[in-house]
Amino acid sequence: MPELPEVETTRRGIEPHVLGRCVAGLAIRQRRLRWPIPRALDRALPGQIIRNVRRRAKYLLLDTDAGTAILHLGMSGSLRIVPSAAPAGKHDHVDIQLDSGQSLRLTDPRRFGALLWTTAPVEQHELLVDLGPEPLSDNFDGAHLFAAARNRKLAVKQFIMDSHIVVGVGNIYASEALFMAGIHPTRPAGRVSRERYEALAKAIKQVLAASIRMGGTTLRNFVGGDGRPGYFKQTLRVYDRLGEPCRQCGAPIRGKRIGQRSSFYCVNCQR
DNA sequence: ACTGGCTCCTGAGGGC
DNA sequence: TGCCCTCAGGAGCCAG
Repeated sequence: MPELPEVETTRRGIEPHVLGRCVAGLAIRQRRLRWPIPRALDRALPGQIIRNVRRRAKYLLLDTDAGTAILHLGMSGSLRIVPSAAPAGKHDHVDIQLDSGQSLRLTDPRRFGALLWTTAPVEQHELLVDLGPEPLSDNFDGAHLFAAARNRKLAVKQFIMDSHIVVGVGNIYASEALFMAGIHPTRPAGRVSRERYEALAKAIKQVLAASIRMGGTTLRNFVGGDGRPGYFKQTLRVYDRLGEPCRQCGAPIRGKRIGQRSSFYCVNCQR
């Protein structure tokens, strides 16, 4: 499942093939993703030069002079560079054909992803305008979390997964970061101290940065289709380790559904 | 203003 | 071997 590190790895992977290239055409085989791909994209994108390949939260942004294409990989989406003549598989919904003879191909079996188009400054797009800070930026720290958590009663795990608070903390990394910070996932967000939010912010940065560093491995397996990156197998502390011994204290890792999401934690190490 | 629940979709995995 | 059922999951949306 593409979390922020996978999206960033995808961005870095496609950038050299896409940046500065002209869009020669589009092949849209399935328009119905999370939202229908707008017809405006078909009209506007061909002929445009890709000026930037950016990421905001888990959105990939392709800037052109005419507007910006907004891509989201949902939970099963992937982007690859393929020869434009490569035959399309069942879930290869979109090819953005480039003047290099290659195409940027969007594959997404579950179709939770999106491909949108905006002519306004993309930061003002309704999907982006209310997003919280990037977790790896200096705008994100413990003070920010602490301030945002005042009077909030929901579980701290759901709190840090809310993209209005901080972007890019998906289900796996939320469990991992809370373990690293020693915070129990169901603790009300407003009942976590400033000091512990400092530790949590550091843990979030640490786990995301480490994952980006191993992004190559993650992406290969991810694209390979098993959805279980090699990186995770090596280094996951609690996620998907139900009943296995805590790496810190040996107690069996517990599992619980929090806000319709599977969550994992150690009762000894997290309070 | 918050919060919890629903929704989209399909492949994987379990039970028999 | 194969069929059927259930479930996961990002994140917008809506009702209470």
